[in-house]
This record gives sequence, structure tokens and C-alpha cells, in this order.
Amino acid sequence: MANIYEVKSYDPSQSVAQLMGRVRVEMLAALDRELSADPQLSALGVTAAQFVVMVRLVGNENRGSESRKSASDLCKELSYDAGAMTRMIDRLEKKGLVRRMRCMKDRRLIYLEATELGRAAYPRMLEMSVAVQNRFLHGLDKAQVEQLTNILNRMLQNVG
Amino acid sequence: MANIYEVKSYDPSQSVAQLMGRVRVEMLAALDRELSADPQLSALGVTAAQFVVMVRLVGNENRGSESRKSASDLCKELSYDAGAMTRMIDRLEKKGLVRRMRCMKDRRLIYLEATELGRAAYPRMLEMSVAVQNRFLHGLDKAQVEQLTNILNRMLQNVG
DNA sequence: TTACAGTAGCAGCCTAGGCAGAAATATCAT
DNA sequence: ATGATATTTCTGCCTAGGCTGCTACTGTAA
Repeated sequence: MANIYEVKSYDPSQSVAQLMGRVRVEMLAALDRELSADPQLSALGVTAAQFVVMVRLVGNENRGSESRKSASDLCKELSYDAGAMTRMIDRLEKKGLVRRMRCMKDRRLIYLEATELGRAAYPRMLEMSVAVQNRFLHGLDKAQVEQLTNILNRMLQNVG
Repeated sequence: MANIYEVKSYDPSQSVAQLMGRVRVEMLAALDRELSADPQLSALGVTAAQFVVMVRLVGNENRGSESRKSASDLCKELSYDAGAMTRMIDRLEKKGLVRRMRCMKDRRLIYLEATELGRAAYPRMLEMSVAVQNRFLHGLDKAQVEQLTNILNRMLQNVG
């Protein structure tokens, strides 16, 4: 049950918390730059944060899982705050990428659906996201990335 | 030069980008909870984001490096936006944890200094931060964490 | 039927970061 | 010394998430 870090020897700049924070910031910034530089997508003004939501709406549709998702479903999947999700969907709806549809059976629910525009933009966005991540992972082999993935899952499991 | 991810087989929920994002959210939330639950610290209302800045101001002081840091120094160290830093320091100053001091040699610069209150609260905050990280890393050995650290550093290095 | 607990979405207020532009100051070239 | 350029900070406007309380709706139990 050895502790990894000790207060005495703790170096914040090399802690996993701060390193992961910086990697995440750099990845989102890189994707944001590419999204706004792409001639097809720049007009939509989609941000990386918005893309993450679109992935869940469109991406899983192609994989055959239940396509009708509510806002609270997305919150659970992404550990998102419900209030934040409302406003995120406002922005996506204003850009014409997503539609809200009140469920008639349970009128508390609002199903979310990607519009044609959203679906059309999706493949290019996905391609960019994959490319950005591959660039960050350059020089690492698949075994290392698999171990990284396992460690991250373990960290989530430790507190979930 | 093998790419790690391919568009066809890409599973967003198991990508390092999203996993790291979730781990980071959970770590910050855990630290926030502990900071606001601690009897000594709850009165200060320090958040995890504010703590990260305090670490750079107080933590490095104890390590003998140059103690007088300007706002832009902090921005470089933390890859922070300058405008965001201004407001962050506003909040820390309002809470009495940090002092601004105009540099007389270069009057554009503002040196930052932790107040007595800030310095007094620091050890407890550091202790909590270390504990939270150790809890997330539970079950991993030091070699794994070292490899994780190396991979994260490599990812940062890959993009400058 | 009514009462009540639980759930979903939403709105207001807070912290928070990115970006662009302004103002003050410093530095450098002429 | 003057003017151009760079640096530092600050401000305004945007996206963005967390929290609390509110409303609408559902399901259940009295």
C-alpha cells in the first residue's frame, strides 16, 4: 500500500495531475486550432468541447447503439454538469448541429439528435481528432498506449 | 511511424484524450471537495485551480528557487492565459492569500508574493493534494507511475 | 383522487480559460 | 532624442463547468 507521492519530495511540475492537465490543455488547443483552420468546418465555428458532445451523438449512432439520447444520458457519459449541458446544447442548436425533441411518452425528457448539417460535418471532425491524438502519441508504441489506457481506467475505477 | 488510432476502429470513450479529461475532472473535483470540507481551509474558500497557483508561489519558495515571481512567469510555467491570470490573482488577493507588488526597476512587472495567511494555509493544502493523487494512483506501483510520467512528458514534448 | 418523492431540464450566479485590443513601460535602432 | 517595436498587465467579450434553486413531469403510496 505504498504511497506514490510524499509531501517532502513532491515536485508539482512532475506530478501526474499537473502533467495531465497540461497535456489536456494542449490537446484541446490543438484540436481547436485545426477545427477553426479547416476550410469545411471553420464556418460552423465548432469548438473541441462541442465536438466531444457531437461524438457521443453521432459517433455512437454509427455503432448501432441506442441513437436517441437525452441530455442527462450525455451528462452521465461525460461526467458533465446538467446546467452546463443545457447551455452546451443551446450553442450547438444555435449552430444548427443538433435538434431538441420533446419525448411524448415521458414529457420530462428531451431527446437530442444531430441534424443533417451535424452529421455531414462529423467525419471530418473525427478525422481531425484522431490525427491530433496520433500526433501527441508519436513515438509511442501500441503497447505503451494500451498501458496508458489501462492506468487511466484504473485511476477512474479507484474513485468511481 | 504507426498511427495509434484509426478512424474506423476509434472508440472515443477509450481514447486517451477523453480518459485523461475525465481523470482530470475527477481529480480536481475530489480536491475541491476536500478543500471545502477541511475545517481549517473551508473558511478561505480556496479552489483546486487556485491551489495550483499557490503551489507555484509558495512551493518553490521552500525549494530555494527565485521567490519573486511575476504574473507572466506563472503564465509560462502553467501554460496559462495572461488575462485569466490577472483575474485569478484578483480572486487570490481578495481572499488575502496573495499580494501584488509593483517592481520599481521595471514598472510593467508586478511581483507576486504569498501573504502570511497564504503561507500558513499552504502545508495543509499540499498534504491534501498529495493524498488525493495517491488515492487515484492506488494499486499502481512506482514503476508504472514513472512510466505514466514519462509518457505524459513525451506527449508534451511531441508538440513543443 | 390527492400527496409526495424523485427526475429532467432550465436559469442565475460563481469560478475559470482563450482571445483581442488598449495602456503603460521598456528596449532598441536611428 | 525620436520613433518603432516588444513586453507586461489589464479589460471586455466569448465559451465553459459547478452549484443551487426552480418548474414541469412521472410514478407511487396513502
